[in-house]
Amino acid sequence: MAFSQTILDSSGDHPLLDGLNADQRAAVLATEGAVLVLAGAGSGKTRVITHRIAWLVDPLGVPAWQILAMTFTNKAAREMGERVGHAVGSRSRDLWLGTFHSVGVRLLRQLAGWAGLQPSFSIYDTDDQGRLLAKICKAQNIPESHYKPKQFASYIDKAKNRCLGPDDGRLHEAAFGAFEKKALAVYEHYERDMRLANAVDFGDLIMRPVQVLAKDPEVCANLARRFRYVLVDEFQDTNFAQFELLKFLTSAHGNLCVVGDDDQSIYSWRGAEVGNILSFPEVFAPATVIKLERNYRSTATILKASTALVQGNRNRHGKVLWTESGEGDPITLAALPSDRDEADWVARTVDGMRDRVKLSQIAVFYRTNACSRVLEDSMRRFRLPYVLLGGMKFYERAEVKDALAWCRLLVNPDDSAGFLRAVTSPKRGIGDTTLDAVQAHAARANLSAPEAARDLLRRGEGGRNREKLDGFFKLVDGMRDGIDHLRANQVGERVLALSGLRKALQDEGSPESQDRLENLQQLLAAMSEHADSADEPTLRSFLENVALVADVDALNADKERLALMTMHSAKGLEFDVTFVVGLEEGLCPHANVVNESARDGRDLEEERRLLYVAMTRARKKMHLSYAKQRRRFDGLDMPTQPSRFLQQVPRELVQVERVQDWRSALPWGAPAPGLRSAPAPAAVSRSGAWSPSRPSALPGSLLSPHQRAAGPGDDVPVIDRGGSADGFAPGGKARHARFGLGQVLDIAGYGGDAQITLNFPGYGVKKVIARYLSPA
DNA sequence: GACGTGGCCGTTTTT
DNA sequence: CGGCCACGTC
Repeated sequence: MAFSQTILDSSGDHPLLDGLNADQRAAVLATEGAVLVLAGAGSGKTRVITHRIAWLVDPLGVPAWQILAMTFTNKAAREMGERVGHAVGSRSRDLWLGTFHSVGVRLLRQLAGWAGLQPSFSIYDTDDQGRLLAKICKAQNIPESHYKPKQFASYIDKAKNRCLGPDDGRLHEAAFGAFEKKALAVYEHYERDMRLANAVDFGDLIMRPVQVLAKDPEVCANLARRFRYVLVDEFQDTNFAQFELLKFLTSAHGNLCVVGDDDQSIYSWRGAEVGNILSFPEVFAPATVIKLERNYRSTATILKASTALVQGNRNRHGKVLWTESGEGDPITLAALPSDRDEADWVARTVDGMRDRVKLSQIAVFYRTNACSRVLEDSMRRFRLPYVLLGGMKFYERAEVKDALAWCRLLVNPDDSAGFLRAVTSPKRGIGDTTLDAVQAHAARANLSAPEAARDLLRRGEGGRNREKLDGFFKLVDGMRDGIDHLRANQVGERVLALSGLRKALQDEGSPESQDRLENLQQLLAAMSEHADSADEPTLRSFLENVALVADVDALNADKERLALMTMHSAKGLEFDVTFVVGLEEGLCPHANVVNESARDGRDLEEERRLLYVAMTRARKKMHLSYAKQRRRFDGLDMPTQPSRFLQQVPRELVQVERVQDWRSALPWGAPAPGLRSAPAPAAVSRSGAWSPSRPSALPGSLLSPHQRAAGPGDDVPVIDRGGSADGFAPGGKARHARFGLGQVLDIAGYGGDAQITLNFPGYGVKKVIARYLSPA
């Protein structure tokens, strides 16, 4: 601190401090010791962190490699890296900057020996974990009717978040219930198999380094000396294990700066402890506490509404956010007859502002992923380009996972999950019988699945599938040759070509297989990009990153598309215009959480914070909406009540739009008699608030919702159907290499990419891409 | 061993 | 309604 002061005194000011307010400056300058920055939404948090890092590097002259900065998303890490790079140039490359999990991988790679792992260990994702647990359940004769693998996954996750390994006495003491007893047994079995497969899961990435550091003071001291300055973003989301890691890493000097906002704590369900941020000043006493309360993002209206909402919570530090921005537009609150009308309303409103607002500056937030489908439908019908965050992630697609399974097996010969997947994709005549035998042998001989398979072959016991299995391993071993000296994409290309994955898809020739081939091509592109930009161009390095990418990272502001995402994904982002939809009881707050007595109402408070996070994303204009009727997953339309949270939004900030039956629908109830300043009745907006630019694309139901009869005729298709493409016509014939001659039933799309539905005698109805067909 | 069909189950949020 | 899994058939 004295050092900073000197620099300030001599130069008077510094470009890095330009444009920072007094609190922000204080946060940048308090470099030594423990610092807690309570940063309200939109208070310039990222700016403070990046300037602080830059300040450490230059003028303070701290070598970049002595600085460790951790975030929760790759996107935040990347943004931070870019902004620091802007300030200090190439020196930023030496920073240790990444997500908790990526830093965990790096640490664990170095500590592998201490943790009893080979450095080539694999990272099992939730899917691999689930499969393994299902296998264990079967082996332990646990009927899935009673406990589901998912429950065990959650148990294990929770244990690891608290750094409790399966041998931990505290876990055994707590195992009195039937479930806990079973879960603990499953956990033990699970860890055994993970070790054999030389694999770790997400929880291990934090817990294992912590265990090593706790056990070995010397290793800990070395590491703590290496990182002289540690920074953490979104500190309110850290769990116990992460907090432990921080304590060890800073044990030599205590230079720990954490930035967070208790009002934005929305991850308690996955182990985040708000207590970490609340107790920080005591745990790291004496700590400097700095509050950033000036909001630079939103209009006064949006800020007031958000603040009013979150003030409904009792458990909070209590900041008072303020802004010098003007009032701006009122908040729009729309009540729509149904979820479909709501989605159409969003689409239409977006469509109506396209000439004024860039699509990339618009986002729609909802509580559950399931809400996205109806929105997607509307976006498609209105021909609005969109990105969907969440949902099926690229790296979760079957074909991508198949290719990655091969890659993992190349890098880590013990990767059981990778082996079990690769050996059956593409199909090579090896099935459950063989693999059951392999796994039985693996369990007996304490081997990973692939090693067990090799062992069976060596003993001449491969059964009928000896040769197939043998061929598989020859293929794998051949591919493995020299992979450490090749670029990731070169190995990837080798995998696609030699595994038969590409050929299998090419032979299929369906529209889906075409998509899948493109996904594989995209995978190669991602590998190539990684090889160009990462420290290490190898496949191993690529796989490390792949396991840790989330979908938000794909959000690309360059593309002119609006974004659809859950409220959780919204954290850390900002947009000019936002829509927060589905504000209904049971959805937001969610039905599983509305019980106020549960956990002292803390769950309910988290729901409120979640909405607060969503609301504080908007810079200029916010739309809130709810549907009076929502279709459940079983297809039934259920009546709904407006969210209780809407009552906490001051009505003078809100303009009600397009409400059918507005007296009963308003969350505040019927207006007081004679109240002239009540929001405009719905009729006003109904009559002409919209002038549809593309009437043909608009379903008439928006104007008269009750005329809509749900049914197949409801959809206005985007793709023109019934035309001919490349000489094919419905009713005509076409030839396919595998299926032979077939009758064309339907054509969708144009040119070589057209999707043609045909009936092949003996094969049935298939969808095929035009370019895979030849004229009859 | 591969592939097809039928039953069942589910949706809170994810690094 | 739709996706996944278990079971049955070829």
